[in-house]
Amino acid sequence: MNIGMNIGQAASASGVSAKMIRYYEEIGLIRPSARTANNYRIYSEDEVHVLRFIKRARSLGFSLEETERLLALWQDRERESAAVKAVATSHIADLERRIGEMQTMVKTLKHLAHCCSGNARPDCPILEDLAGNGAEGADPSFAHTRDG
Amino acid sequence: MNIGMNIGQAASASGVSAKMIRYYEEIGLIRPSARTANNYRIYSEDEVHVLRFIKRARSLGFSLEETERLLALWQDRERESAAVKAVATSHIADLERRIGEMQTMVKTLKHLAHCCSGNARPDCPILEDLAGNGAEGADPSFAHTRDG
DNA sequence: TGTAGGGCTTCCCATCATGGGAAGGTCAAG
DNA sequence: CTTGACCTTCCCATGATGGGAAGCCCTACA
Repeated sequence: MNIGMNIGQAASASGVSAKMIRYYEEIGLIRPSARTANNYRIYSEDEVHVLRFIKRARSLGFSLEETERLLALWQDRERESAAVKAVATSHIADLERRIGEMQTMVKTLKHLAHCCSGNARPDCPILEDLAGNGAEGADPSFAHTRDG
Repeated sequence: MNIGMNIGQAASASGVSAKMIRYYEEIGLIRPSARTANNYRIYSEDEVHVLRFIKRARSLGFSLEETERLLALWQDRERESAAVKAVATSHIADLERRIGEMQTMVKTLKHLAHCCSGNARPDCPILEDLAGNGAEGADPSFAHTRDG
C-alpha cells in the first residue's frame, strides 16, 4: 500500500538500511519523515523513491555531498542539465585518478611478485623494495635492537 | 648524525609525519622509542629505516595490518618468501577488484554523461537513471538482488 | 635576564559512510 | 500475558590521517 511504510519496510523497498535512513535524516540529506502516534517513522512511496535515488547514486560512487547536489538538481524543475553533467564529469575524473593510482600500485606489485620465487627461502625482492631498493633489506637484523 | 633524532627529524627523514609516528607507536606497529630526559622521543637510523619501510608499504596501498605482517616478515630471518608473496598477491587481487568496481562505475557514468546534452535545459538522462525512470536496459546493474 | 619562537608532549575532536549493540517503548500473535 | 519482532535514541567502532589546544622545554637574541 502506498499509505505508509515503517522504516524497516522502507529499507527493504529501497535497499538503504534503516540505520542509514536515520543517518541521512540526521545529516539533512533527506527531510525528517512523518511519525505515527507511537513515534515510528513512516515513509511514503515518494520518500522511498528518494531513497532509491540515493542508493543508486551511492552505487555509482558519488559521495553523500555529491548525492545531495544531484538530489537538489533532480528536484529542481528549472535545473540546467549542464549542472548535472558537471557533477558527473568531475566524479568521473576523480574515479579515473584513483583508478590510475591503483593501477600504478598493481603494476609495481605484479613486477615484484613476479620476481619473488615464493618458496621456502627468505630471499624476497618484495621486501627488498620495501626496505629501500637495497641489499640492505635482505637482512634487517639491525631492526629492533633497542631495549629488550 | 646517526646518534639520535627527535620526532620532527625522523619525520622528515622518513616521510612519515610526526603525528603518524606517534600513532604507529600507539597501535603497536612500531615499538615505543627511547626518550630523552625531557621526555622527547628519539629515533635511531634503524628506526627511521623501519618508518621508511612503512611509508613505502603504504604508498603501495598495503593497509596498516598488512604492513604489520610485512614488517614482521622483514624482521624474521627464517621467513619463507612465499609468505611475503601471499600478502602481496592478495593485495593485488583486492586492488584489482576495486579497480574493476570503479571501472564499471566510470563506464556507466561516461555513457550517461555522453547521453546528456549538458545545456541549459532540464532534461537529463543522468538524473533519469538515478531516479530509476530511465532506460534500465542501458546498464541493469540495478539488480541488487542480494537480500535473502 | 627576560622573552619570543619553535619544537616537543598528551589529549580530544573531525573526517566518511557504515555497522553493532544496549536500553527501553510498542505492537501483534499466540 | 508472554514472546518476539519491531521501533526509538544513544554511544562506540572502523581506517588512516589531520587539526588544534594546553602546557613543558630549549635556544637565540636583545
